Amino acid sequence: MTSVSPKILRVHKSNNHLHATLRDVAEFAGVSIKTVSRVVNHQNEISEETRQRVQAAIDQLDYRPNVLARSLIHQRSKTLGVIAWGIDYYGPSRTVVGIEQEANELGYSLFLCLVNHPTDDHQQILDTLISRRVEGIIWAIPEVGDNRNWVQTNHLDQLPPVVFLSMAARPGISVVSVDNRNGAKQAVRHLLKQGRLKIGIITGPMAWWEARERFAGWQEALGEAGLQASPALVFNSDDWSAVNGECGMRALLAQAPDLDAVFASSDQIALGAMGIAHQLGRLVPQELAIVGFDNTPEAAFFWPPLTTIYQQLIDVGRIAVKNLHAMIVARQSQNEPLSPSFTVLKPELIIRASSSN
Amino acid sequence: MTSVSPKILRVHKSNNHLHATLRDVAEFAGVSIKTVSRVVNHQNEISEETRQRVQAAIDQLDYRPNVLARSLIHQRSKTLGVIAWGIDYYGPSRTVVGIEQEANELGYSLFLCLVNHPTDDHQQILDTLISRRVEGIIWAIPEVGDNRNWVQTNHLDQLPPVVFLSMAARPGISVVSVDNRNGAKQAVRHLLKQGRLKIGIITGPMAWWEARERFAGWQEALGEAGLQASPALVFNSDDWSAVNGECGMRALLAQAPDLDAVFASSDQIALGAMGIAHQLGRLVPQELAIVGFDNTPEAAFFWPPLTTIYQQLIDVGRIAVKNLHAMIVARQSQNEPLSPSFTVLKPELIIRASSSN
DNA sequence: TTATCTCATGACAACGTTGTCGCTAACGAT
DNA sequence: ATCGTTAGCGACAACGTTGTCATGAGATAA
Repeated sequence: MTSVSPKILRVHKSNNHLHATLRDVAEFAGVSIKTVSRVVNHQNEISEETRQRVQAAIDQLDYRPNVLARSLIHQRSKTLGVIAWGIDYYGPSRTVVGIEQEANELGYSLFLCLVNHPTDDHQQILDTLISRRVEGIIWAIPEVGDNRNWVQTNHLDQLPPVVFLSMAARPGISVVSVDNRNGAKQAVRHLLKQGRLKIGIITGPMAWWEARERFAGWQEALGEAGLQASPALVFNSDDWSAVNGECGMRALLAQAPDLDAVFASSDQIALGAMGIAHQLGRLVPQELAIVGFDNTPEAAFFWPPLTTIYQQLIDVGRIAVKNLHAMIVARQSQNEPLSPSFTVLKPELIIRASSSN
Repeated sequence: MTSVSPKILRVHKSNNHLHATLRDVAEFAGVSIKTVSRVVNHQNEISEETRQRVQAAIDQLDYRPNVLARSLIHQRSKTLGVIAWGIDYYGPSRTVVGIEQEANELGYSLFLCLVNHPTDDHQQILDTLISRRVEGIIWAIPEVGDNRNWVQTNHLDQLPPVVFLSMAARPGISVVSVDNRNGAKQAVRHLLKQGRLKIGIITGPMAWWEARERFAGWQEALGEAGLQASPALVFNSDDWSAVNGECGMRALLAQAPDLDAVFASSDQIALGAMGIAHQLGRLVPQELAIVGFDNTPEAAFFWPPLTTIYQQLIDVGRIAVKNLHAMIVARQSQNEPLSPSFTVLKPELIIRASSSN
C-alpha cells in the first residue's frame, strides 16, 4: 500500500480548465481562434511563419482538439455502439475483437454495452447509445426466444443503422451470420464418412437460433444418408456448458446403447461428453466418435484432440462493421438507403483424433 | 440474400436533421427552448399544464437529448476508456465484463480500445481517448517487458485519472491486481501437503510480470518447505498456450525423471501438460499431480478435472472502476488529488482430481 | 496612378444544450 | 392603493469547435 502523492506540474493556462482550448492557444500565440483551428486541421492558407508560431503554442499548452465539440458541429460523432452478450465466452469475445479492429481502421471509436442475459431488456442501452449519437449499432446479442421480435415492430428506421449478428434472414434487416446449419452438416457428413451409423446429437439450448440451426443440420445430414433422426438420438441441453455434455452423454448411452458417434453442439459440450465416455470406459474415437462446434483454442488439446467446426468470428465482426459503415455512408449522402444485406459465412471442419479411425 | 427496401416513416420536423432538437420541440409546443429543457430535466418550476403539452411534443417528435452538447456544457463526458489486450482470452475478457458492469452502474459509457500485442504502441489510442474527453482510463494491458516504463516519464498528471491493472506497485500510481505470487504459493503448498517433493514448474512467458510473480511464488513455497528450487525443475514458456504445456512437460520429464508434480502457470499450459502425461503413460494424479492457474470454465471438465487457482477477475474490473470513479470525483471537487491506491485481491485454490490422492 | 487580384487572417454565427438572470402577472399583506 | 413575493416562463450567453464571409495588405495588371 503506497501513498506517495503525485506531483502536479501543469503549464499555466489562462483559464482553470482541465484542457487547453483553441482560445487558450490563440491568446498564447497572439492570433485568432480560427487561425489556430487552421493549423490544427492542416489547412494550408496560412503563412509558414505563423504556422510554426501557433504550432509551438499548441505543443507548449499540450492542446488536444475536443472531439465532442467537433461532433456537435459536424453532426457526426464517429462512434459506433456494440450491444453484446457473453464476451467472457470464446465466440462472442472474438466477434467483438473483429468489430473493434474494423471500427478502429475506419476511424470509429466503439461504445461497448453488455447485457447479462440475451433476453434482458435492451431499451435503456439503446436510449443511451442514441443519446450519445452513435452513427451505427452492431447488435451482437444472440437470438434467443423472442428477443428479436422488437425488430419488426419498433420501427427500425428511426434508429441509426443497425447490423444484426447471427440471426435468421428477415426482410429489411442487415445480418451477418455463420452458416450454423452447414457447419453441423459438415460435422455429421464427416462422421458418416467414417462409417458411423448411429450418430446422436447433444443440442444447445433450443431457444437459441444457433442451436436450432445446428440441430436442423444434423437432421438434414442424416436425411441425406437415408438415416432416421430418431428421438432416442437426441438430448436437449439447457445451456452450452460441459455439464450438459455430461448429462447428454449419459442420457444418450442409456437411450441408444449402440450409439457410435455424437455431434456435440459446442466444444464445451463435447468436453463434458468425452469425460463421461472415459468414465464409462468407452474408447474415443474407436467406439465413440465425437465432434464439437466452435474450435476453441483448448479443443486441439483435449484428450483426445477434438474434431470440431471452426467459425470465422473475427470476420463476422469485421464484415458487420464494413456493412454498417456502408449503410452510414449511404444514409448521410441522402441517397436511397442501401438495401439491407444478408451475409453468411461458411464454417470449416477441423478434423482431429476424436473422430477419425 | 433479401433486398426489401425498408419503408421510411419519419415524423415531419421543421429541419432536415436526423434527430429532433430542443428547438424543434419548443416550436412544436409553442414554448421556449428553456421550458422544454426544464421538462426534459424534470425541473419543477413549471406548470403541470405546459409540462404535459411539452411532454406530448417530446413524445410526438421522439426527442432524445444530445449528450454531446450536454457534455460540452458540463465539462463532463460521463465516459471512461478501457485499453485492453487479449479479450478473446478468458481472463482479460472477464475483467472487461467487470469493468463494463461497474461503469454502467455508475452511469458511465465505455470506450473499448484493443491492442494486438501488449507491447504495441499505445500513444494513438491515448490521444483518441483524451480527445474524446474520457473522464478516466482503465489500463488493462498486461505488464510485459518495459511496456509500463512510460508511466514514470510521460507525466501522468496531464492525463485523466488512470487505474492500472495487474502490475507491480509503483509510487504515485493506482493499481488493482491479483496476488499472483500468493496464488502460486497456495498451489505449491497444496502439492506439498499431498506429499509431493519434486515439484516442477512450467512458467508463463517471463517477460510478463504475472509469470514472474507466479514463478516467485513457486520458489518461495519450495523455500518454506526447505526444498531446492533447482533449474532442472523449471521450464520457461514463450506464451501461455497448451503447446508450451506439451513442450514443458516433455522437457521436465527428461530433466527430472523423478518428477512427481507440476505447477502449470496457466490452465492451458496444464492442459497441454496433462496431454503429454497421458501419452507417456504417467498416471495423473497418482504418479504426477498437476495444478493450473485461472480456473477457466473448461478446467473442471479436463481429464482428470484440474486443480487450479481462481482469480476474481470480475472484481478486479469492478474495483478498478470504483477506484477510478473516486479519483474522478476527487479531482473535480478541487480537493487534493486522492492518494493513489494499491489494491490486491487474493486468489483461491480450487482442489480437483488432478492433484489429490 | 488606379483597378483588380491574391493571400493571410479575423469576426461572426452556428451546432444543441444548460445556467443566470430578468420579466410579467397574480397574489396576499399592509 | 401600494408593496413585496412568488410562480412561470423566456432572453441570452456560454461550452469548444468549424464554415462562411469580410477585411486589409501587398502584388500585379491596366
